[in-house]
Amino acid sequence: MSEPFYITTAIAYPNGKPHIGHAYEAIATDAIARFQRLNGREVCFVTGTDEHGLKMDQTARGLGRETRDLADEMSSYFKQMCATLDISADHFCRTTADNHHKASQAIWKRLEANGDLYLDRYEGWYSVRDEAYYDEAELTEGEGGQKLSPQGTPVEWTVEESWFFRLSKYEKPLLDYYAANPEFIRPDSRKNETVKFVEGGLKDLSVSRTSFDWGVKVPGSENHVMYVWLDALTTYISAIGFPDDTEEWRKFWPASVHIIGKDIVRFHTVYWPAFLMSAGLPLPKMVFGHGFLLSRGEKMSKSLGNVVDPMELAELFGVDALRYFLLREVSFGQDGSYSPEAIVTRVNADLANSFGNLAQRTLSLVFKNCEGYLPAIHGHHPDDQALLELVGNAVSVQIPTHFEDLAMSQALEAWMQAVFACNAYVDVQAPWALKKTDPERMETVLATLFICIAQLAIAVQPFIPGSATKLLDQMGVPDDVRNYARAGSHWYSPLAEGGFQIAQPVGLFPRLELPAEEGAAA
RNA sequence: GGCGAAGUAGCUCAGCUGGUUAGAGCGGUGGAAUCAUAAUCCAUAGGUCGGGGGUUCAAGUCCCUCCUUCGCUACCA
Repeated sequence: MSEPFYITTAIAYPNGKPHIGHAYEAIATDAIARFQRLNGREVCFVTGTDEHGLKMDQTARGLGRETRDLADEMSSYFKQMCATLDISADHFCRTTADNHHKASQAIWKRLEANGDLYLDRYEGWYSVRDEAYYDEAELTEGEGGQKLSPQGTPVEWTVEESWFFRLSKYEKPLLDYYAANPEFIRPDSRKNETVKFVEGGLKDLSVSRTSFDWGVKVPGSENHVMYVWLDALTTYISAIGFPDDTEEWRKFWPASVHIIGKDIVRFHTVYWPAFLMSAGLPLPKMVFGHGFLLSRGEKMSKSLGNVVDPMELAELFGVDALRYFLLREVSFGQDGSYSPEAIVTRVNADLANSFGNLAQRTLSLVFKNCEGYLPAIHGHHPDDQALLELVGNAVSVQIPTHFEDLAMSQALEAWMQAVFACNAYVDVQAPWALKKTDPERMETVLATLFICIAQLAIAVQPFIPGSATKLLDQMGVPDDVRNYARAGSHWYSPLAEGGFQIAQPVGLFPRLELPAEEGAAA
């Protein structure tokens, strides 16, 4: 029996609508989850929203709304995004849910029972206007020696009662864990940062707040709410049942991998494992920090006006086109650049021209020259064998290997190489010419192509599930062979002999056009 | 300042533990073909692998230094 696979996205903070970064993370995580399912693993895929904390409260107040009400609305946008983008999450979790509060308090009690929590005072330079503490080093001096925050607001020395977590105690255990588990933090650059950070010494962490109440109440200290990260990270275990000893919990914890953005690596590779160690729970096997998407090489920000709405892109170019572009063009773990031109170019070249056209030209020949019946195979030619071998290797060796390494763009590169080989084969064999000279040979060629295209469609399912399924449906490929283990099995002849007939093929990957310019950039 | 990452063909990037003529896609150029979504296939385009120095029989691939860009340097998420 294969090992269960538990994967999560970060739990998004919904103080705004989802942006392209959220979509990217969800899509990448979804592709991995889908791959593992097709790879025969039992998968649990969790995503959701982290709705507590000061910012949500502030945002709501700024809008004159109930915080809970705003959270409901914002969270719904994230859920909607998942539906639109074909994200196959098993659970969409909200930190405001009752079971999550219960889980957060349970883990709190474990930390407390382990002697890692103590009540003290948090002191620092506090800006009332920003509602945030700042480090001495961040401050600037204004007129008359007034200390100012980086935002230019006045700060004053403030003392607040707070619970502290003995993070310092875990410095050594964490470093030992990193050393013993080299795959725990990926990519390596993130691991280096984390190790250096921890080696630099860990201070105890303030894990409760009294300045607002939008959060999980601290057990026994009702005027405190838990530090949002402690609460948010707990989602990864509350999602599958913790603190109850459920079947899902037993099966899926520890997580196989948390997929997160590079900006929150520390929370996942220092705080989270420390909390878990303290709670006596196993640690996730891997934390992967992906890169950011840049708009034409520049950071996206509201002030630059280059923030991209993923829903708009999906609508404009199609869900699968967007998914394909992001997974193909961006090397997972590194920053990537986005632009409408790049999407159009990439998707047209790979999906429309190469793969889509390959399927279309082949299926059209079968439809016209064989009346839609799947042609028989009349003996093996070395060229056929070579192509089948090449495609088979890409589908059952290269793509899975790259996926296991979370190298999705490389998996797609291998996939494209196989697509190129098929198009080259079509041109060399020229089945349209064989129709008159050697009809049997034509049938063998078309059958070979049919098999290859089906395998390629099976392999690409994690990336473009909607289109791949449509194509496989058109081709009559049985459900039980639509996975990596059985893609290369003997299904073609039974399907052909069963009298399956394809309909007039319908193109699945229309060529995209660049949308007309809408207003000049400022 | 400290630590780290990166700088490879016009563009976007591959190049693992050093080893035959430095690779791919897109774009460009020249052919072929016409089944197909004017899609495809073949050939090709002569990049001092950021600058300099060093180690080695041999370096894009290791070491030093300089330049440029970027990330991290804790309690806003």
